Amino acid sequence: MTTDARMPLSRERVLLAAVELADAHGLRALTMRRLAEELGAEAMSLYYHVAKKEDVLDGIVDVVAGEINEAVGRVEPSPDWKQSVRQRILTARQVFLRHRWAPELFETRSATSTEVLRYYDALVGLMRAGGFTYDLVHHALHALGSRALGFSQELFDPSAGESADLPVDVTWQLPNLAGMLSEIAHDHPDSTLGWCDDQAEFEFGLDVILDGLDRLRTR
Amino acid sequence: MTTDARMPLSRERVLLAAVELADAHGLRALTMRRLAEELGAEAMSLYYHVAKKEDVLDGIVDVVAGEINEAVGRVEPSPDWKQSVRQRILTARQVFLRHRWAPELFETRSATSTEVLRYYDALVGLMRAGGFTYDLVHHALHALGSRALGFSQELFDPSAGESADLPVDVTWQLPNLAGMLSEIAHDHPDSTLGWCDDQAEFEFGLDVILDGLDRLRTR
DNA sequence: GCCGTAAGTCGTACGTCGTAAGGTACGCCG
DNA sequence: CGGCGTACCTTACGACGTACGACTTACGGC
Repeated sequence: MTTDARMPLSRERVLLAAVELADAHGLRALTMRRLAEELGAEAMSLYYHVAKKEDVLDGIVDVVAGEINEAVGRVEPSPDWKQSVRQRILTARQVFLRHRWAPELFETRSATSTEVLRYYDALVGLMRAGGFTYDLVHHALHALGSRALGFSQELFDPSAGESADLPVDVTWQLPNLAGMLSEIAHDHPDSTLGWCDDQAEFEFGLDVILDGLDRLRTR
Repeated sequence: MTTDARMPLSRERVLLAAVELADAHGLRALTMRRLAEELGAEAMSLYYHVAKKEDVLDGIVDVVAGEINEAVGRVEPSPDWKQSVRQRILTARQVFLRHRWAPELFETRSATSTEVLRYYDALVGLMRAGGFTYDLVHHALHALGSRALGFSQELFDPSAGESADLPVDVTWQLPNLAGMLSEIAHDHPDSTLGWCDDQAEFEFGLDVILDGLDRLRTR
């Protein structure tokens, strides 16, 4: 069904089908049997092209990172390091919006991907050209964390804590959250990403960090 | 073995044993059968006290969040909001250092925990008292992300990219990373957290954000 | 003393998962 | 023609989460 079936398997075809499957039905649905089915093959046939399931997961991280590199390769550079880095990160973010399952995987498996390293290498280059020392670049990457790649895992989701969901007694014991929520409620009716990873919030946090780094750079 | 065996089960005992098991052998080892074994019971007995495995996972998030609240409850407040928040977050971080498996869980299940909400509520209160508008507090929580709770998922792990691991050709194509690594190598021989979540790096990123927020507050 | 009811625990079984082991079909080179 | 590597499949195993029903114990009412 994925691609008309009677084409020979290959590592690449397996990985692309895995990405499609995850896109369509989530990471939980990405099962060796289901993946094989999607390719018109049997589960064990995949193991000729792929070592184990972990290899598939590492592989699709690389595929997504490849998409990212392709996308950021098309952004035109700016003389201002901050503009360059910012634009690059926001472009990378677009790719994650197409693959909502990817953040979860990147959090544990991004170090093994050479595509990810390539992405970081370019980012380091941009910051160096902007006047950063290697040491500050290093700190900067840690400070950015997953934001350097274009996503942030939002632990705090106020929209999940609507007054209706929680027992009222609990809300009563959370006066500050309750106050904040009531004030925000009519400002933010919805968000671009389901789980409260609003584009505006992402850019806000990103800019706080980039501005802070810029100050450290020129100090 | 966990606690002398012949005590009756209870939701609390199950959850505490689950935390111990995860501490000792990781989240992967946290299996209903294994957990029951640790409690001297059979797997199905747990289901009287717990709805399903997801309930166990939600439960241990709450347990850890409870530990955090207990720990931060003992920090003495400061008139300076930044000091208060900073100290609170670093105290919370100590708990995560005892439960290395916890960040992974918090990233997907923290919104359901009332203990987590209690933690956020206090944090919001501190910032309000420090002169933040609710709106800026909201932005701030998003900007901090998981850092508000005391951890950061480090996607970028330079120590994993030692020259030995990668094929030399690849390193050759990553001149900026290679340069940065060689300069950092002799500065940072090791880190406090295994996966490159160095305490110093955490504090660096935290301070960049807190300083940035402080500037927005007074603007 | 008996029984009904509830709480707590356990045994068995089903379906799904990743994957080890070994088999089959086919093309290529001798 | 015979052997051999490549690509795929069949079968099977152990581990997982958990539905279902049976068992044990405690206890209050008659």
